[in-house]
Amino acid sequence: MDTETRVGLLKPVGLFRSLNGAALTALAEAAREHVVPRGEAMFQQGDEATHGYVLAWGRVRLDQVTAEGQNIVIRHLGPGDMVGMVAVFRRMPFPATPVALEDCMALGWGAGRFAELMAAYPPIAQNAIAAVGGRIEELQSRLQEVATQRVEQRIAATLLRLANQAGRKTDAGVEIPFALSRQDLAEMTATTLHTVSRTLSAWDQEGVVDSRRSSHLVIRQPHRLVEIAGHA
Amino acid sequence: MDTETRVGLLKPVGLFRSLNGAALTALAEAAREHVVPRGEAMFQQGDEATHGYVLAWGRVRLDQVTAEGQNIVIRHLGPGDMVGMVAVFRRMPFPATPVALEDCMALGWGAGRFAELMAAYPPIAQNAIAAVGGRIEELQSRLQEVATQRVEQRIAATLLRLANQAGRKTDAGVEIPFALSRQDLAEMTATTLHTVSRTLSAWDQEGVVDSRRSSHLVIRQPHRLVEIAGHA
DNA sequence: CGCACGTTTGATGGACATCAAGGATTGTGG
DNA sequence: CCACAATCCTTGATGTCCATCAAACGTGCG
Repeated sequence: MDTETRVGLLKPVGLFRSLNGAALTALAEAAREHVVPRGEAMFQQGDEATHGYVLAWGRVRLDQVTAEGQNIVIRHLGPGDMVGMVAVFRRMPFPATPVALEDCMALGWGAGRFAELMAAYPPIAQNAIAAVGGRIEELQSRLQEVATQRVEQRIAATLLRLANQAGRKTDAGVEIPFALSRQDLAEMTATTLHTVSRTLSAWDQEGVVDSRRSSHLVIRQPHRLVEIAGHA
Repeated sequence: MDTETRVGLLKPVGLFRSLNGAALTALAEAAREHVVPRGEAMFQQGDEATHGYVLAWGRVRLDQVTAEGQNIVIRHLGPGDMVGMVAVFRRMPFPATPVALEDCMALGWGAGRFAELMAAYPPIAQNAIAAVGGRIEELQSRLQEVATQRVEQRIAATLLRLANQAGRKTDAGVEIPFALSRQDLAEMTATTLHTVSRTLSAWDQEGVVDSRRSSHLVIRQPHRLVEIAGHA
C-alpha cells in the first residue's frame, strides 16, 4: 500500500485530527501494516506493548480474562479506533486481547518511533487524551449500569451503544453489522447467556428486536429499547 | 503562597514528571489557589469545565449521580491527583462532583492557559495520558469486580484498594485515615449499606477488621482480606 | 432531654444464576 | 443427499444471594 493511500486512511482518524499533510505523511511512512484474519488476535493480553495500532478496516472485540479465568468483553472497536496505544504510553503489558471479528487491517508504530512523532506533532497528544477520556466516560457509565441497573436495562443499553457505534440503518430498523452471540452479549452485560436468551426471546415476541431470523441482530423499535434502558 | 512553595508542591506530581525548573515555575505562576473546606464540593457535576486542578493537600471523594438519582462513588483522590483535567481536555462538562473529605487545597489552571503550557512542555501530555491510562485500568478492574464477584469479595477488594492508596500502618494493623460510612462503602461496592453492615459485623467478630471502636476503620488481618477478595 | 443520623439485625421476597435437557442450525464426510 | 458432530440457542425447574422492608439501638448535639 502506498503512502498516499495510508494518508487517506489516517486523515479521518480522531487521533490525528488537525494534523497537517507533513505530519500525516510522516506517520504514514513510519507505519507498519498488520493484517489480522477473522477470528485471530492482534496480540495477547500480557504481551509487552512494543507497538501501538490504529484500526484501518474491520471490527475487533476487546476481551479480558480475569485471574479466575472468566472472560469479559471490554468493548468493540471499529475503523479509526486506537488499539493498544494506552499500554504503549504507559510502558505496561497489554491489559486485554483484541480479537478480529472480521478480516482486519491495522497500521502500527513502534513505541519509540511513535513517541518521537508525538513530540514532533503536539496535537496527537491532545487528541489521544480526548480519546482516552472518552473511554473513561464509557467505562464509568458501564460501571454505573452494572452497579445500579438490572439485566434487562443493561442489555438494552448495550444494544443501543453498539447500534450507536456501528449500527447500519435498514428499512427494518437498525442492524448491528456483525455476528453477536448470546454469550458475547452476556459477557458485555455481566450476566449469563441464559438470561440474555430469555430476554431477547421476549423482545423478539414483542417485535422490539429481530434476533432469530438472521445472524445479524436488528433493532426494530429503538425507542422501545431506550424506554427499557431508561426505566429505573 | 509564593512561587517556590508551589513549585515544591508540583514537583512530585506525576502529571509534571520530568519537567525542568522553568516549566514548573511557569506552571506555578499560572496556577490559582483553590481552598475547599471539608464537606464542600470543588465544583458540580454538569458544570462547564473551565478549570482543571491538581490536588495539593487533602482527600476528595468523586461522586456521580445517575439519571435516576442514585449516587455512586467513582474513586477517591489524594495529593498529587488530577481533578477535572480530563473534562477540560475534552471540552465537556464535568462528569462528576469532587467532595472534600478533609480541608483541601488545589492548584487550578484555566483551560486555555493550560493548553498553552501543555503545548510548550510536551512531557505534560505524555504524563497525562499515562495517568488517564491508569484510571482506565482501575475502572476496568472495578468493572470486572462488579461483574463477576460477590459482595463480600468486592468489599474486601475495595478496602484493600483504599488501604493501598491511603492506608497508614499502625501497631493494630492498617488504618484507613478518613471517615468512611457504611453508605460510602456501599456506593463504592455497588451494594446497600445493610449488606455492608452485616459483612463488617461478621469481620469484626472474626477479628479481621475493627470498624466499631473508632471512626477510622482498621484492617487487622490484611492477608485474610486478600484471601476473601481472591476467593472465587 | 429529644431529635437526627448512622448503624445493627431480623424477616421476607425477588431477580437472576445455576442445573438440566432438549431443539435448531451449520458444516463435514461418506 | 443423508448421517453425524459440533455449536449455539431455548426453555423449564430449582436454588441462593442479596435487596428490600421493618424496627430497634446507639451516639452526639442543639
